[in-house]
Amino acid sequence: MTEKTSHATVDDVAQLAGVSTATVSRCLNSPDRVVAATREKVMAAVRALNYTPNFGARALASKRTGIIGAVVPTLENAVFAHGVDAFERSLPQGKFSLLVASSGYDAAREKHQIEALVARGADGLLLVGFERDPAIYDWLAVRKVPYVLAWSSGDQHPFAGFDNRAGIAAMMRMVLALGHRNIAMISGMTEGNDRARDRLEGARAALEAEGLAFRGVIEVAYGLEGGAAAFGDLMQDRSITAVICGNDVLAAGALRAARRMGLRVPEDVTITGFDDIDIAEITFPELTTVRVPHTRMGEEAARLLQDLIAGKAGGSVLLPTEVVTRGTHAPPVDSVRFGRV
Amino acid sequence: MTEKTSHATVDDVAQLAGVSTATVSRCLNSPDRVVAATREKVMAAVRALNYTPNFGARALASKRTGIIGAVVPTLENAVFAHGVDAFERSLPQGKFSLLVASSGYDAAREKHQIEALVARGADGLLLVGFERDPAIYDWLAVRKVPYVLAWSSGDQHPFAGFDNRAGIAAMMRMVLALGHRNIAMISGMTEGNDRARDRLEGARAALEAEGLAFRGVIEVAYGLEGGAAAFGDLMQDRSITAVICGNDVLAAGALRAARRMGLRVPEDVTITGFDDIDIAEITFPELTTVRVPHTRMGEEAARLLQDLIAGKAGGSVLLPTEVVTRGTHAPPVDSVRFGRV
DNA sequence: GGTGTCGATGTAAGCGCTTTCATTCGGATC
DNA sequence: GATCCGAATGAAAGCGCTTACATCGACACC
Repeated sequence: MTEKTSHATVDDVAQLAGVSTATVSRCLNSPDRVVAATREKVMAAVRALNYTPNFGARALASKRTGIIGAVVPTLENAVFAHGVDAFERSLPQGKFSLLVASSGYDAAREKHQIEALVARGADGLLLVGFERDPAIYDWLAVRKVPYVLAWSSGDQHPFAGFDNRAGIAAMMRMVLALGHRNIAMISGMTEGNDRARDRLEGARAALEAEGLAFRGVIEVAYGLEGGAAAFGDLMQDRSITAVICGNDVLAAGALRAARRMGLRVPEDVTITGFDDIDIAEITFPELTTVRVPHTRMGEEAARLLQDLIAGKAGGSVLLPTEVVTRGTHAPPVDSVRFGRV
Repeated sequence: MTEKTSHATVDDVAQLAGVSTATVSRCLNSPDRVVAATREKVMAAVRALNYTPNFGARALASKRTGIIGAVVPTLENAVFAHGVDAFERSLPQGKFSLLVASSGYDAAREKHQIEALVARGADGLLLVGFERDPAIYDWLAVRKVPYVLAWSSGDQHPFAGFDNRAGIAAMMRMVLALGHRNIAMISGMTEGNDRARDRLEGARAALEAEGLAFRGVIEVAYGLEGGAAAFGDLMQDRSITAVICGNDVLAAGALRAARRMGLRVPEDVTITGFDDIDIAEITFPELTTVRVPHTRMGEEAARLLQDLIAGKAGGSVLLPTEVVTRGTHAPPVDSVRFGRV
């Protein structure tokens, strides 16, 4: 109901400054098209009246809102919190604002939110990953709403992301090089989640390239508890010497479970993560993981999306990932015992 | 520039349905004021034309946007990420969307962002803490923009928060009860941050109630590195047996520093946190900290703000905090050695 | 001095929706 | 059967801004 008290309008400003509303509008939107003397008169009037343009009117007349929407699965994962934060910080102050929605990894909810953001006048969208109902892409195309996908890479759509398959494959090769042969994976839920699927498949491909297969794969919802529970299940099979995790949170959960089970890491079992978020340096031992430039990605996504909104044909950005070796990996016990390294 | 292709408008829908634009508008906004038969005709037309109301026009005509703004210091701290996430999830789908900005703990930046959000038509605001330029509060009052403050408590403004002083005082008393007498604190920067200041002062008050004083207080920017560096400095004074940290991230940093310095926790030194975010269970040993119901706070803030926007006089919500004892506290070595407990 | 040009500013027509007020119409009441 | 009432709907007036187009001068050029 919020009925505002009668605010100053362009007309008030125009009158006080002794110019037309058009000039006031120009002062605010393209100051260089107005002569300095006039501009100052107008700005003085703006200040005197404490004038702020009415958002709705501006949006209606200009067909632009300066609002950019982002839909992420959750802000609870530092990966998205940091990425969104960097994205937001990269948006020019005052020119754009960020409308954020979190979908909870629910495709239907994500669709609603995309529609809601566009309905709220979003000039552009930041989305996570490629996989979603094609109808959404069609709809965005019809509505001519530009978008950038992040945290993945592909060739169908503009993106600022990285190669999940390659990233985890590098990690798998490192683990294989240590001598591990009995390897399992704790993956995020792959349904509707191309990041999780790419990581699982990337790891599997690297494994099969050596003629090996997983000794176990468990899909769980991302989270400390999920990682811990899955690790417990996997460790039923005591021949497993390495557990590749789909992200750092799962790995941290696995690590906690290992500690509580009395397993030593990395002596008894190697555990690896993915993302390299803060917690990777907090665990004990510190986590061996795959570094993803989340902050840089947020920045690049912001730049790309602004280009698209401005009508420029921006190119997608593929960022590099890197294996970060800390303290949770070691040769398998068997290798040590039998001198197989 | 995003020039949309000519979309269907109310007029198109009205014409197709054979009713007036007023009726179409009513169908969409207060369906019960329209007879069922008419409503269905209209809805059919809406679907047939794939109609979506124009956001700007709606905002202009109704003086409401359905946008709620939130300004937090950073999303990089899980505390805010979780709170905002919960807040967003508690907003009725489709009725409100959340516009997020992060200020980086910078007061001037926060002011800009508040203005930007209001300029973008925010119907209400979620802000962190009480301390800010009074002019901002005046301005919000003039603009009649309702707001809710979180992560703090007070009596000047509507809030959904908790008592930082009481929370940390409880922790301090627990540490004192263990026998510690040489206590130091790693605090966040207190300038312009009432949460940090309340925690520092709450801890100090509890300490002085026992006739004691801090053996050291260091203010650092929140962050793992800050906590680690401050801990190193503090440990120059080897008589210190307990370090109270202003939040979990600082505590995790301190813990990491302790480990790298070869100090055992909690045998050699007690370290406590504040917030009880995920990382508190990931550190080794797991962190003794003060639990704050961040998720619940986000929910309550959403409820309260909606009441205020609806013109109802919502009451502030003070949530309880609780000391969570895990593995980073123990009696001081001296006490053990000299049997002083 | 007349003409053309160009930059600065003014005029006024919407943008698409909500909402007030008026109108209509089908009963209920006496 | 006349009167009144209320619910459902329509007509039309804005909401406050942007922008295409018109206008106005000043100045350069011939």
